[in-house]
Parts: sequence; C-alpha cells; structure tokens
Amino acid sequence: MSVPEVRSDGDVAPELGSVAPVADPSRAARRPSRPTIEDVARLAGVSRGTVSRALNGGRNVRPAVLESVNDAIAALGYTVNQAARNLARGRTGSVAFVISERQEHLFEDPNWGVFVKVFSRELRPLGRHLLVTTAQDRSEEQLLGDYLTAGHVDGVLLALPYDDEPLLARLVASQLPTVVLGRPLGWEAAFSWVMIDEEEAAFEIVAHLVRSGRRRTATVTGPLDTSSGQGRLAGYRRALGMGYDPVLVAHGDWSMQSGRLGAEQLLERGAEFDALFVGSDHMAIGAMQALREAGRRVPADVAVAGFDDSVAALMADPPLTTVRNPFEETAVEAVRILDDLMAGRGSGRRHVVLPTELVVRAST
Amino acid sequence: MSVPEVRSDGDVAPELGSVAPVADPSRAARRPSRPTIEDVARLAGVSRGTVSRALNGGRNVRPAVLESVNDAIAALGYTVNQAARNLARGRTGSVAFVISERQEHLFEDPNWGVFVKVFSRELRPLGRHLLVTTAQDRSEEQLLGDYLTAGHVDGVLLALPYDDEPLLARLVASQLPTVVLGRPLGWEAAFSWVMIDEEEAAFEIVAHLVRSGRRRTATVTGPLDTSSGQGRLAGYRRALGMGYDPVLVAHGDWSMQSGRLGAEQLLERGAEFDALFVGSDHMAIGAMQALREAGRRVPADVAVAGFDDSVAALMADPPLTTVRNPFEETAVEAVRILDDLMAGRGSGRRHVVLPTELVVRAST
DNA sequence: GTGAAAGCGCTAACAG
DNA sequence: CTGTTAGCGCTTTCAC
Repeated sequence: MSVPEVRSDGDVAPELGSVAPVADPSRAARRPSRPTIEDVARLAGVSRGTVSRALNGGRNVRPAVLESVNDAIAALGYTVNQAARNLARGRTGSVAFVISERQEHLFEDPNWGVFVKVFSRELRPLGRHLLVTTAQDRSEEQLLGDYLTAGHVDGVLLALPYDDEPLLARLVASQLPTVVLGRPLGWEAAFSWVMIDEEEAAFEIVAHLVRSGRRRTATVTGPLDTSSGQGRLAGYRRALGMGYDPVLVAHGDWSMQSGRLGAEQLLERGAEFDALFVGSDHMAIGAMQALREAGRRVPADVAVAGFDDSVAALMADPPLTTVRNPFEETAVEAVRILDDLMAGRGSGRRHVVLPTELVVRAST
Repeated sequence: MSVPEVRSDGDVAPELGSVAPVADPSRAARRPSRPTIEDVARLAGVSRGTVSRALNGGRNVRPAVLESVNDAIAALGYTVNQAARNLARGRTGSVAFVISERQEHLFEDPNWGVFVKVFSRELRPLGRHLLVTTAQDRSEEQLLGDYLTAGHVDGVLLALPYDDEPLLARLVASQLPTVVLGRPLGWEAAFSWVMIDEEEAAFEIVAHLVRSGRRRTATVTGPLDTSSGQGRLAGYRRALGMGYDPVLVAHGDWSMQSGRLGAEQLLERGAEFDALFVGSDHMAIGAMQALREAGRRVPADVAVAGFDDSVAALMADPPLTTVRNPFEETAVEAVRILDDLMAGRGSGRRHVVLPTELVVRAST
C-alpha cells in the first residue's frame, strides 16, 4: 500500500480573497489582528457604543445607521471578539456537556449522540452553544474541573456513568449551575437531576421474563459504582425474590465487550439459565454473541432482555426486548432546568423522575 | 411504571461550605462575583503583577511569596477568569474538534470516540483543551461558523464526512489554523490535511476478494459527496475493471441502517453476487444482517468486506475482513500539524498521506 | 437615538 | 524579584 508521504506545499495562496495581511513574523503565533468594533465605528462614522447596540439586536439604533454599520461590518469582515464580550458581559453563552466515561469505551454507546443532538437543539433557541467535554481519567478530570470552574461555560450538563466525587465536589463548591443526568449517588441533595426509576424499570422487565415462563433468569449488571448499575441490579433481585442466586450474577462496565465477557463467565461457571437480563442494550448485544458462540439460541434456549431501548436494540439480531429509557425527554428536561438555574429563576435544586416503558421484541 | 414526578426542594444548603454570598436577587443571572486577582493580591500583600506571575508558572517569584500567594488563592477559592485571560493573552488555549455529521447518525460510528480520545491525550501536554462541537444541519453549521470565527478557539480539527463548502470557505477566510481529517474535496490547496489513499486501499481489498476466488463482487458505497465515498468506489471500479457492473452498486450514508438497506436493494433488484465490499465496517454490519435475513450465509454464500477496521469490525459475527484505517496516527499527526500552525511554525499548508493495511478475518 | 466614559479581570512590558 | 501601568475589545450606564 501507499508509503507514508509527507510534504509541505509552501505558502500556497488561499483560494478566497483574504483581506488580512501576513502576520508579523516576530510574533507569528498571533493571528493577524482582526478588525475591532472601533474600526467598524470609524468606517460607519458612528461611535463604539452604537456599533455595540447594532450588534446586539439593534434596539435604539436608527434603521439607516443600522444599515451603514452592517455595511461596515461586512466590508471589514468583522466578527466580535468573544473574549472581550465575555469579559464585559460576565457570561459566555456556552454550556458544557460533561462525559466522564472511561478511556476504552468513549462514545461506544450511541446514546451519547442522542444527548448531543437534543442538547444542541434545545440550547439553540436559548442563544447558547453546546460544548462536549470529556474526562477519561483522573488527571483529565482534574483538568476538566479547572476548565469548568475557570468560567469557560455558564452551566454544566453532567453525564455520570461513574461515581465521581472530586468533580462533583468542585462543581458544588464553584456554584456553577449544573444538572446531572441520572442520580448522583450520595449527592442527591446538592444537585438538580433528571433520572428514571432504575430499580422499578428493571423489576418490570425481569418480571416480564418470569411471567413469560422462564425458570432461571441470570443477569449481567452494569458497574456497581453507578446508580444505574446498582438500581438495575436491585430491581432484578426484587423480581427474583427468594429465587435470587449469586451464581447467576456477572458484572460488566456498560461496554459491549464486557457484556460478552459477562455472559461467557456465566457459561463457564456452569450457571444454568433460560433467561438473561443485561444491564444495557449495548452489553446485551455482546452477551448475545457469547451465547450464540456457545451454541445457545436466542430466544429459544435463552431469552435476552436489555435496557435503554437504544438504537442498538433494534439493530440486534433478534431485536431486543428492553426498557425504554427516555433519553430525549431527559435531555429536554435537563436543559429546561439548567436554563432556569442559569437565569436565576426558581429556587433551589430541581429533581425529576421520568417514566419508562417495557418494550417487548423478539429476543424474549 | 413510575409517573412523572417533579419536585423542587427549595433552597437546600449546599453540602460544601460555600464562601460566596447569595447573589443579588435583582440580577440573579449573575454568579455571585468571584474573587479576582486583586483580592488575592491584597490578601497576600503583593501586587497584581506578582499574583499573575505566580499563576503562570511562578517564574521570577520568591518561593516564600509564591507560597503566600498560593495560600491566598486557596483561602479565597480563587480561579482565573478565562475571559479576562483570553482577552489579555489574545488566545484561548482551546481547540475545536468539529464533527459535521448529519442528525440521525451522530456518534453512531464509534470511531469518533477514538479521535476524541487521541486528540485529548495529544493536546494535553501542549496545554490545550479539546472541545467537541457538532453541526447537524445547515443552520447549526452557520452557528458553528460564528462560534469558531468569533475567537472561541485557537485552532480547528475538522472531520468532514460530507462536503461542506460554506464552512470551509469561512474557515479559510478567517485564517483560523485548521487541519482537515481526510481530503477536503476541491479545497486541497487551501487546507492542511491528513488522509489515507482511499482509492488504493479499496482497490486492495476488492482485489483480495477477487483473488480468493469470488466471481461477482457487489458494493455498498459511502455517500458520494464525500471524498472517502468517492475514493472507495473508484478503487472498487478499478479492481473490477471490465467486470464492473452498475447493477452491483448500491449507496449508503455510512450508517449501519443504510448498509442494511443497500444490501436489501441489491438483493431485491436480483443482483447476483458472491462477495460484497461495503464502504465502512459500520455499514457492513448492517449489510450482513440483511444478508442473513435473506438466508445468505457469510462467508459461505457471500464474502463480506468492510473498511476502517473500527472496533465494530471485531464485534461483527463473523469478524470482518477490512482495511485498517490509521485513526490514531491520523489524529496524532493532525494535532502535530495544528500545533505548528497555531505556533506559526513552518510555512504553508501541510499534507500527509498515511498507509493502510489489509486485515483478513473470517467474513471472507 | 447616540456619544462619552467607566469598567470587566488579566497579562505583559517596563522600571526599579 | 516586584510594583506600576498600559492596554486587550466589548458592553453598558449616563448624559445629552
């Protein structure tokens, strides 16, 4: 195949007419200085203040003046300097979506995409922009904490797949408006959050397995340092009651791979089961692969149920029975709360529990 | 299941001792004003300049003084105001990763996670932070352009699954340091970029199919308004030479779902084939599902090959034969180039073509 | 409606 | 090593 090929084309002229002069070589790091509001004012023959007003909705500016200002802006290719605006306004217009998922599996779960999509959509009419930030280990988390508390953003939407004490502590100390997606274990009173009743939802789906005649239901849980992982396991236990047997329990970390490993473990330890409740659709797909490789048919030999009703559930073969996790509603609600928080509306933390729904498909 | 439940807990005291006073209710939107460098200076009994130096590496500050400044910082819970720092420094320390993928499939492809991971890792020692930004439609793209050119970031890493003229034009006009991942069709000379030889790689894998005895190889391409989609189709054509037959060609949009649809189309139109080259691993998984549902065995009846060697390739059943797309190397190289650009080092645009590698697995 | 002027909080010369 | 002093570019009273 092709050999690595590196070349430099020298100073090719940009294809668009670029107004700005070549940067002063002595301080090449600095962009050729952009036009400022002052330049616009001069060209339009008005004052700085007027340009600023024109920039911000044009209230109290005569239409004719507004137009000449806009002309000057276009002529100069002016864009506001955000740093200056932020400093003057005391806010940034940005909101961070914090994903503190671990290294190996970042973004593997397609649900993140849903959140990003809905957040962007909901934030836009509010005049705010979404930034996605990640912390893949402790040191990045430290950096991320610095970033957030340094005033880069006006608010935080926090996805918390794992417990994350230090970040939570910094967030409450900084008084940055924050909404947690899911239950912040041990910090319930300190934050606003939007969650589902994980325990009840898991109970329902395992009950469905039992009702449909399965005798022994195993499970691959999510990580137990997560409220979701814990809650779903609790629901499983409650549904099985006296029938609960530790030999039927394996643990995963939400990744597809870990779902596969969990199912393999169950098989290897000789656990007998005709149903399997997996803590997430994503893990369930991995688990189904392991079952298939071991010669178990789904659902004939083993019924498999997932959790989340993510896009993955439909792509599974056979399609997964699962619990609908209302991601979209969660995201919408979270933005609404965050907006109130940032605006100083309402008082105190807000807590929302959204309903879930059993979705029965061919895998059970 | 649980009924939606919304409650407000009133003003619960934060769990951490919070120093800041309650915000002035008349302008509740404003955070309780944070301590400034001035406050720190006063408490530490030094000047603002000294505090600033202490903040920025502590060069030219006596250890004793440095310590007392740090004490004051801790006592006050001071954190720098980024807006002020950015304004004074003329830079932000942030780099944007721009993903201009379309609505429905955002993040569905796990490869994005790889890029985010490697970018973060590579940027950190450079003292820069990664922001992930998305544009899911034209209007968001407009907003994103505003965001980027407003000086929120010092540089841009641009993933360009689709052609995106307006954004590209604004980027070159703004002279923002930018590195494109993949080939920016029609803008090759205006940007620095890191890519692979898509055409050659596709040629190799289709050649492999042919060499292994397959008589008729069909394809599901990526979107043809993409350099990758085009290039991979071109490689397919070249490998088939005179054997190229339009009836064997269907089109997808990189999504798993579209891979499934593409294969279904081929089947429905009665195309006969014993091999299928799919434009990405992700689509290939969808295509394999369609084949299986139609009763075709993989690889017995149809050999299936993907492209990218993404994590999905190994999770497929059977594991996919594919082409290794050097995502990690691409990301590392892109950051290296961007860093040079932002620092004003080197001259002109930089172009890198990375090698690929055929990966043969059980699907062919 | 519009101009003038006072900051927003920090960095980076520049003296000493 | 440290204090002083200009700004960085924009918003926002406050007069007019």
